[in-house]
Amino acid sequence: MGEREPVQPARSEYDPHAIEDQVRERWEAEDAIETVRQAHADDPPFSFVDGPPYTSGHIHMGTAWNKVMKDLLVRFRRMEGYDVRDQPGYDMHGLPIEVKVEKELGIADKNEIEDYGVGNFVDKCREFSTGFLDTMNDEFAELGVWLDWDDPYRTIDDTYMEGAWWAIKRADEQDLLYRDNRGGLPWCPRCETALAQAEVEYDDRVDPSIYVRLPLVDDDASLLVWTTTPWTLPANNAVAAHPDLTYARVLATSHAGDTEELIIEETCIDVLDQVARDVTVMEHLPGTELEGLAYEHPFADEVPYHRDRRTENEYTLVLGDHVEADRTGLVHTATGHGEEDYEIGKEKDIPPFSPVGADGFYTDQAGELAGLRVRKEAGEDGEPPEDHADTAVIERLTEKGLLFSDALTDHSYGHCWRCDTPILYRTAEQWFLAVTDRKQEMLDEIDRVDWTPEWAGAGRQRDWVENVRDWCISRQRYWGIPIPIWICGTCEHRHVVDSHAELERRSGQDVPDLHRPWVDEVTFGCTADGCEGEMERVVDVLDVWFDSAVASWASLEYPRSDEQLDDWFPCDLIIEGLDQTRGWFYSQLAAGTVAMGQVPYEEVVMHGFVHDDEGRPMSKSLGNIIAPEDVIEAYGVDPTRLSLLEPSAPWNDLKYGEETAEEAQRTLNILWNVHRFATQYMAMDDVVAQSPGWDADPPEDALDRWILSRLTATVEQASDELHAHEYHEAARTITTFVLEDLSRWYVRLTRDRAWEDGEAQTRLYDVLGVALADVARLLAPYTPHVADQIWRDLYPEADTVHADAWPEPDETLRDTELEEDMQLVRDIVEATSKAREQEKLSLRWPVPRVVLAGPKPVERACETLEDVLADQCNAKRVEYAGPTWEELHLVAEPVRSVVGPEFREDAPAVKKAISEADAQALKKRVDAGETVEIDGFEIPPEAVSFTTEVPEGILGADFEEGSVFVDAHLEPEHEQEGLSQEILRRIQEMRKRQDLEMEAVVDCTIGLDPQATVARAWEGELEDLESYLREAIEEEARVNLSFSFEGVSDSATEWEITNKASGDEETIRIVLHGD
RNA sequence: GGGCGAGUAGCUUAGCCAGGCUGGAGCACCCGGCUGAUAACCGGGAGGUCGCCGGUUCAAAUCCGGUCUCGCCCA
Repeated sequence: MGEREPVQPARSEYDPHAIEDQVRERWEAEDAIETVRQAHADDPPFSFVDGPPYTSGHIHMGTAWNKVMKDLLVRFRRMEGYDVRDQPGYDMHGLPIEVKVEKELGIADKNEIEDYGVGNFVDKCREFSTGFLDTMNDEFAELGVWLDWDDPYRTIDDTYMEGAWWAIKRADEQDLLYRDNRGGLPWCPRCETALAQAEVEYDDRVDPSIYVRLPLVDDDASLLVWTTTPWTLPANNAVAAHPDLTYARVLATSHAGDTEELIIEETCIDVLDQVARDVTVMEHLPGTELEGLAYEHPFADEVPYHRDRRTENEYTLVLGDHVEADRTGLVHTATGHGEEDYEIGKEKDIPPFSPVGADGFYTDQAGELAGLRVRKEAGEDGEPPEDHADTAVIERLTEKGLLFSDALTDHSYGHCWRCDTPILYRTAEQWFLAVTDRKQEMLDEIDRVDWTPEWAGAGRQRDWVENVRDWCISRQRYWGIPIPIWICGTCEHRHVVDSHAELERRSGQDVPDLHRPWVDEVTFGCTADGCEGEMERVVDVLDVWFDSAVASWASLEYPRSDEQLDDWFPCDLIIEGLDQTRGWFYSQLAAGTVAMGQVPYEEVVMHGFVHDDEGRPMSKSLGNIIAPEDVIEAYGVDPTRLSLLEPSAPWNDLKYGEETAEEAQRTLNILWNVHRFATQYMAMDDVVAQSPGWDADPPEDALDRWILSRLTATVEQASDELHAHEYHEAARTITTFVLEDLSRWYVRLTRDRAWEDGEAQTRLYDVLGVALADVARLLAPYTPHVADQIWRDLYPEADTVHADAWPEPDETLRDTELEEDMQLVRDIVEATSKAREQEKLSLRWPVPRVVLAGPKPVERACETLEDVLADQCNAKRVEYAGPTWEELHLVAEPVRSVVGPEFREDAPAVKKAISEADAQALKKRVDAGETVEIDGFEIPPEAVSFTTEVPEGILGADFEEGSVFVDAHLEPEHEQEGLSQEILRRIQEMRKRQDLEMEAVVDCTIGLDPQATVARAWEGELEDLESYLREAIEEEARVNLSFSFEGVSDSATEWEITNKASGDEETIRIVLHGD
């Protein structure tokens, strides 16, 4: 800090927008971000990596929450003294963007893209994603998020894409890269590409539910199978049963009236009740006995493929552990159309068969059925459409008498994550990473990572990886990182290229752009020994999940340059939503394990989703979306941020309504009022604020010591909570300090000191300054604008608060005993106002004494903080009476349930006797367990109970640890003081209404009726009254008083005042002669 | 159907892992107060089957089993 400047008065009210605009202008003018970076340039590195959002739309509440948490951590870690990596990132390739661009261009399928020109299409995609990058940059910056918006990592840059190429190369080197003609791949027939499991989303929909009879060869019985995808039946090539289940041969009559002999799992026979009648069990068979039974293919006539049997197990019953006793316990199997089907086919040597093309129509292989539509469109639901293969299949099955039952069912079914088209499973040649080979290593790596909450790792992430399957990394699309695999047309040798440079070197040509279609044209001579062939690139692009998977090194431009890797890899922390268990947490784990031999992050914070105030996901269809910009516009950025961070734990879902921001704004408003109060007076006195942190001995005054102790505790606790990623708890800790301790107690009790010149005032300024400075530092990560403004008002010459250090708790300032005492005092003061309320005896009226009863700690609090107590209770004296107060009247009461049965007709007399007895004496004997004789009655101890009665004129109330008694016997001196306070308060009210300058001294005339009670309070001695009021009021209200007993001008304001001592109402007229 | 989480006042939530005094707050509501921080603020009151059922225990919001609802993920 340079020359120290005096405190600036804060603006008079908390106007978030005005403050935020002002702060931002200053940030820009002085390049505050750079100042902050420089301040920590030599600190130890803290490597944070931003999980890149897709550049396919505007930010929403969820992404806003995500970035605000990240910003919180980045700012906090910096203040703690780290050189924090603050590069944001964007995920800019992939289907999400392709689909949007297709929509923009009015393109419906891949053919139209080819017609439009792949180069043109890719250019449009690039334009689209860079456009949204700019938009999102602005929107994030609008939230006050300080990441390096000028230099985000972009997955579309050469240096970045090389990071992915290199990872594929590393996989190849370890024999983890393979190509497979796999059945049962999730496939989007609209996008015409394979999808990863992670790209399939599930939703409820209505589909056919049919039971089909497959007649056995050389047996009268049929296997009964069930399916919701009739269109897969022409591809059927086996039926599966479980070896350990028991099956039954039954006779059943369908609703159509056909009686059939069926084979079905025995516990599934109930299912037949819904689709058949007259079910008779003929025989039980273990699953193993069914093995090898051959059946007649239902579509052998239509599909020529099925006329020959290629392997022994085709068209027979096979045994598999994946079968469940569900539906019929026999599973229709098409090895080309389902993942489990494919697996069992591989095991039993049944080749995958899939007569379905990339576009979701039957191919010529489907014979008579060729050309029929297999795919359904997004939203198509219920009864299969006329032109759909399901309709044709059901028709033909009916004709053949094989359809046993036909209905619809509601079930969850996968669809494409981007275009909502229901997926289908088909066979296609794809590239895979054999990550299952590395499963154990990945599980071990999960254990090394520090997960918040713990179950994010030990529960969810572990579960996901336990079920991991090889990663299908190829996509038949355009806008993505091209797969860096080149294959020789002659010898089929493959070569993985790991950099732009290698490609240019091998091909001997300039490669202007690594994207399709330009890279597709690049060929080079075969790298296999002795082969003269030419190598061409595999036409696919990489799964876009692979793009972000490599972020931890690709964003460092590794391996093209290894300058940054040492400092920043692996990264220390990532913070993402709970959906990333299957997404970025996993993809980084897999890619990192393969390419780097380790998980690329050390610590993970997993956060929830933002839901609406009813706990439902925000969505367009529900119409319940709250846009961050709208909340910001209504309440400001700081309240918006606080409303995201304070209400609930990061790992829980956040129920968000706009009131949340309103509440946050109110909190900040109170903070601002404290700040305004402090700086206003400090500025008036040209005070130069003390440097942050209390560097002297603890102050003498108990209140000062107390607030510094509370401040220290707050710093400690908030720091611990932030380290534990309990952002909500830390926020509450800080705001509670501001509201409860600083505003509602410290300022309330010390306000008067601002008017006193001298030591007390100086100390108030010092303490307030230190407290506010630390609050500014604590809130800086949460509400960066208002925190900085508070800081700058205190230290006009200083750098931004964000360049300053996180406060360090000073243990010598901690005094827990004092904190406990003060808590008691606060409880007592609250109880006192509760007691006063009984008689509407307002706090302005002093009382002669307040008596406290309670255990020892109450006595201690009463002693150490007597002044505070007396002041806040407005009592002339505060007494501690011990555990109980002896002035209370003890009253003996008969216990009716005992006295009644015991004394019968004498009961009324006994009750009377007990009530009128000397309670004190009686209690002693009853406590001793004695039977007492009164008026000739032998009264057992259990017949008597005791209560206390507060004496006349005393107001009692309880607090947690004891009781408080307010003595409301007002003497003339109290009356006089109370009345002058009433008058004083009216004058102040008038000053305010007339908008007088705070320090202006004005004339004031008070009109009194000489016979009125106000005058009588001074026993008619008007001179005493005058001099008393002058003393009590003139200085404090800054007026020159004069009195009139003959009435005052018509401009006088009339006030009704209640004399609490006499109970009389009085009218007082006051004139303030302001200019 | 499976895994992980959540369910506490009208709303948002603390407490649950290490069971124990009348289950704490904030918002909204009702009543009152304060008044040079002031279109703020403070106090009091009312409001709870701790999702539901069962078990363990002297004692359960807390531990155990089951169940329902919601979210995420998987099938």
